[in-house]
Amino acid sequence: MPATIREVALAAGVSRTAVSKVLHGKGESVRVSPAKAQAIREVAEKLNYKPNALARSLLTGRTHTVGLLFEHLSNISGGPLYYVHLFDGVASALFNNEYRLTILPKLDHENVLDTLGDGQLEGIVWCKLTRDDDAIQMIHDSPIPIVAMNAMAPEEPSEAVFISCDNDGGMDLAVEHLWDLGHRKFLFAYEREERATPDCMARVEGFQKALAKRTNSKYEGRVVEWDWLGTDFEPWWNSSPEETAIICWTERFAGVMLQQAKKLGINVPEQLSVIGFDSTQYCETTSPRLTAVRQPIFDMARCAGKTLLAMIQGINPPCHSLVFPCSLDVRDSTAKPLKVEHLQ
Amino acid sequence: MPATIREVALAAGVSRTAVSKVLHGKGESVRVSPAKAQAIREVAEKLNYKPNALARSLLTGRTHTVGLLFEHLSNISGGPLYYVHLFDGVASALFNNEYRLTILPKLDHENVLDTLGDGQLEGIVWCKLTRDDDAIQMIHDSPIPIVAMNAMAPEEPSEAVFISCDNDGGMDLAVEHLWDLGHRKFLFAYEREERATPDCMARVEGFQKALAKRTNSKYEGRVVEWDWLGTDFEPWWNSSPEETAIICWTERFAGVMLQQAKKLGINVPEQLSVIGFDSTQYCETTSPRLTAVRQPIFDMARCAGKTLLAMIQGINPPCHSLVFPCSLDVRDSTAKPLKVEHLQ
DNA sequence: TTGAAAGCGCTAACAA
DNA sequence: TTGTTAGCGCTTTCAA
Repeated sequence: MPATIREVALAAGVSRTAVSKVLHGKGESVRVSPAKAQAIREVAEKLNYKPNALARSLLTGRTHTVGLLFEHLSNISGGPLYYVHLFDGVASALFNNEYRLTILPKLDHENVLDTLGDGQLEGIVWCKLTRDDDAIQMIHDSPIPIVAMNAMAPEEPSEAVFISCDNDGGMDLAVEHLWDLGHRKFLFAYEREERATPDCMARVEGFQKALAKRTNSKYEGRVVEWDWLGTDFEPWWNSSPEETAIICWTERFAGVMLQQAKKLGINVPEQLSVIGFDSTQYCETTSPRLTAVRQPIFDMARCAGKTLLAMIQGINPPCHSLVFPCSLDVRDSTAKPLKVEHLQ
Repeated sequence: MPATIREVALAAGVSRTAVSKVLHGKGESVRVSPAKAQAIREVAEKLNYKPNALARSLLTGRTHTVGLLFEHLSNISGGPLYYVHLFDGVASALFNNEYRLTILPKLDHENVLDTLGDGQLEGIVWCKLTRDDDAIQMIHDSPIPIVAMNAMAPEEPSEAVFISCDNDGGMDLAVEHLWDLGHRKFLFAYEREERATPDCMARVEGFQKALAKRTNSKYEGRVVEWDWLGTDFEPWWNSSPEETAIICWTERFAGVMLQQAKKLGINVPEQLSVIGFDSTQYCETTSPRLTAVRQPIFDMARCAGKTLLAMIQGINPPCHSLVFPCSLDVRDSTAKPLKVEHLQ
């Protein structure tokens, strides 16, 4: 175990104060003679002195550590690459500033406030924060600044900063693309388990708005809540649906649909167009390659990190809700529908 | 800011000891009456008391936090998926045990020991630790247990546990595959910047051994050190080399070679076979899909996490060097060579 | 120029 | 059954 400051002081025949001053340059009111300073440095080296960060933090109240919290984090590499880019962006903002990043284990809603208040973290990036009263209360009670990623800002102004992508705009791009190809009947599918996810809700809304806009509110598409294995796909297809295109709430879920289609011998995109949300490398690996909406996750995450750092320094963020625009990556899973109808 | 234990004690009219006992169940010698216990709990709730983890850690010497250190960590999502699987594996071992994972910023060799000794980390997973005397010394001096990932164990027994994949075996699989296809002349390429990486050195050796074994040491292949952009590829190809296959030290570097080949109008695999190391989803995205050696990164990392946890609990690891076997994923970047020679 | 003393918030002997 | 006391290792005011 490394030596303590007391041991160094003892061995060098000086006070702990002097050691602290010489080794860490703190304590402005303390002046130490060059000879003593030199002696202190030598003893510290010989005794293998390492300042204890815990003790220092306890005193100063600063830990140079920021937390990263996921609403669900099971298995990053198996999930959408979303997580990877997210992590990367946050890290890039922090590491340049000598901050550490701590990934927090399971999120027990009971205990979050305990964690936020335990003195270890100076701030937190909270991903996929749900928009319930619970969460709002928690933000209000948090003793440290919070940046929420992929979460909708609440109606009332809140202390936290909310960063998300423009789900409405993204959905509009997806619908526009399909519309231009000639599609008129659309299905939006999401996973039952993800119903309460802010992004999921926002995308459902965006989907409906995008259609309402084009049909004078006459048609808002069909929204379904399927299980994540996609077992609901087959009965839907067998019911001879009028829909000619599916928009899925994530890349990964779209991938499941493509597999279902393949299993049933359905040709994508000839017989059915499929679009996902989150355009990442994964979309290149599906067969056919997946057309998808791209959100700038890395930039969003980097911004989250920088904003949090600023808040920690006591700088008031200029704005409490940041929305990043989306774009569309057209690949091979979308095409003209077989039967082209016209609604109007 | 949350209230302190002293404030709670004061408000409840009891000692701090009693509060600690009731709220955290510590201090066996202390017995508290139900009435007082109830009162303490109420006051704590009302005052919004949160135990300060820093103070507790300072006293107990435990932080429930483990560090993750990368020799080079620039940009995870841009790099090989290696990092993702690694992170995932370590996290899966820790989170089940209520441990936190802290990603450390830049690795300044000067300061590593300071970080290891500052009391914040109970142990560390160190990736791609190089095998120089510096590192060995550092391991020896470390006040906390270390598990080194993708690093070769030093000759002399060391306190740390070393976990790596069987690079020799992996290289042998790659060479065997090409050999069986009829290839007899091979190039092994790695990035200049990665020369000192343990895995890189091990793969070079493995490559040479695999060939020596098949040619009675008459031929050990050609090893080249190219820049990471692959600009050395063109001059090599223009020199009409005898080699008919390239083995690259990573998937990503193999991807660069595929792009170079495409640029020059070379048909892979007809005119040239290419193999990478690390078979991940990335290999599905290249054109053609990349044949690659697979190392079980997730399992290795999970094992690293579990081993570290055991060491922290004072359990002596049964073994100080663990080597995981590799396998080969044959995809579309390898085929019979145009000209089939026979050496023997 | 120097160091004593107080205290960050907590736990655990030890007395009472 | 209770509370007092003595620290964990560090920084910083304040007095000498």
